[in-house]
Amino acid sequence: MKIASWNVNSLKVRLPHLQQWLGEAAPDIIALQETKLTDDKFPVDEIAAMGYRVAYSGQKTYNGVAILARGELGDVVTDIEGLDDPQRRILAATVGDIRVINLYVVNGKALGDEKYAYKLHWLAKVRDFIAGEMAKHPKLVVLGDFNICRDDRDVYDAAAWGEDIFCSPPERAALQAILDTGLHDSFRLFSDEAGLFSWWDYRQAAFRRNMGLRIDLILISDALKAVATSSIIDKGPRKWEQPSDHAPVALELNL
DNA sequence: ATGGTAGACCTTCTA
Repeated sequence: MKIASWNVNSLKVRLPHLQQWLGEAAPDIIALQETKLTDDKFPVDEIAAMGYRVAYSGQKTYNGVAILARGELGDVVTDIEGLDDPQRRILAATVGDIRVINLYVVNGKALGDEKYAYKLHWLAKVRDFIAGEMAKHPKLVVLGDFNICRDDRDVYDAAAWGEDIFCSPPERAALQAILDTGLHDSFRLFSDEAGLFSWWDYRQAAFRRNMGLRIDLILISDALKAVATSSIIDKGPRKWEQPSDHAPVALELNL
């Protein structure tokens, strides 16, 4: 069983890359972020032709999340208690006995910005939702673009970045509160190395210089940790023509 | 201090 996540930065532009990667990586489940498509424009037929069923929650221009799966998607949730939010950033679905929560966490822009306050409020409400899901589903995976670096190993120049956006103590505390519901950062079960990133800015040749961040995470409950066999970042697609600024991340389970 | 690039929209916003 392979479960993946990828911020595609426009599914319209990146559909060929998604098709390519599905063909070579063959995940059983993949969560997508920043589809940037209204639901009427979602490429359902192209996805079905690849052998996947799909749930999606999109909007015009910004945000948008989707879950593709080999199996049936049940109990789909797009809105959570306490968050009356037109921004399409949350999608939960059940595949077999695995509960999947796909998140496109608010960027936050800068400390002190109103978007930063929205980010922290959003994260608090999402934590409460996850805690409720954890109580119902032993096999829980929470994955997506978190727009937070857990610790300094996840930042290309941590000293220069300091406690700026993505690394501020309140953001890190909010991520820790999500982990404290009973989740594990699957990537760190297999590597404690610094400098392994999932996102590189399009500017300043950042990818070539490995000036990146690890902000795309796959968090798993105890029951899934017990059967996890690998958790990787696939930098391959970031080298392709006209790439997303994010690389896909993938978890393998002995299921 | 600012800009660099990319995507989508409508020439600016978001990342």
